[in-house]
Amino acid sequence: MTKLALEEFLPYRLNRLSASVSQAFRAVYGPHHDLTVPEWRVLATLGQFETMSAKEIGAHSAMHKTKVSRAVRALEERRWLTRRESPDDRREEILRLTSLGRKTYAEIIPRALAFEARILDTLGPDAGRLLAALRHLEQTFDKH
Amino acid sequence: MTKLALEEFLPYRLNRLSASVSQAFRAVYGPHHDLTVPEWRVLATLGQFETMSAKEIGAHSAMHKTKVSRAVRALEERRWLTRRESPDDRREEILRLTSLGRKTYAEIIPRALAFEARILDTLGPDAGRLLAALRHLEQTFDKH
DNA sequence: CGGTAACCGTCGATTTTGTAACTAACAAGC
DNA sequence: GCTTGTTAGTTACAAAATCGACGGTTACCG
Repeated sequence: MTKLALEEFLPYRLNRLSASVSQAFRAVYGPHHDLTVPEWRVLATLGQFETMSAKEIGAHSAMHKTKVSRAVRALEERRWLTRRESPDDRREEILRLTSLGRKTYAEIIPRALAFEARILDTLGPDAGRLLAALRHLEQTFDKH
Repeated sequence: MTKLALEEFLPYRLNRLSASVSQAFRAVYGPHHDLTVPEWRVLATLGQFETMSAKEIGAHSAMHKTKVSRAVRALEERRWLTRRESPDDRREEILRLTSLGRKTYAEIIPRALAFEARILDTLGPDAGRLLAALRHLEQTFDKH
């Protein structure tokens, strides 16, 4: 009978690794700023692009629109972002970090980059190959 | 101001990739057998090890014990597994697939292996390096 | 022994997430 | 202009994950 070693099975391993990396990364923004993952992603996306609509944030960060909607509201209530009606299309709202939000972003980013650098360091020369393989896989699966 | 390109950030990329691989893999066991992810994992673990307690399944497949408990009950109701009290320790139950459960397992496994092989094929010669890098990362993060 | 601590598995309650319906706004065809 | 179809974002509801506590059992240690 054919068997499968679950602990060596690629989908399972990716799932597990992604969860533990996320968990470890939480230490970077969790304790100091009390952010959820969706909130962190909205913050990171707006920090990177200055202004964006909720729709665009969802597309770029691969989040469902209700998740974006809730994260945006939470950040708004913390005064980390503001919304303003688009002059072109009054259905959409242009989001932008407040100075408070940018301050938080500026605090987290160096720590996030250090976190990533630490991981890639432990991989040593394999790091580049991992990134290349990731890119390859992303291409394969993003056709959906 | 320091910025971070979220779409190139390792934790985010792992998370995203893991989600789309899981999603694609769902096509292997979802439509034919209507399994949830926890149920699939319990099935796969029992298929691999013949008999196991719920606790052991949780440890091996990295699932919370309540998740295991409910998945086990669901599979039991489908007559895909049976439980029997351990003679050594009456707190724990020894789980085992029924012939019906093994039949399902036998149907899914070849498709799962083919799915994985297809992925590794598209990576070509980089496949081995990806697996090595994964192993390395797992080691780093499984210390928790 | 006897008592306390640790354990396995289950259950109920809370929180998070996804689905689907809805409002308000735009766009295209006639 | 009017009708029909599509879109951005919110809301209501359902499904799922997580957390805390419990009953019943075993292990530990005086």
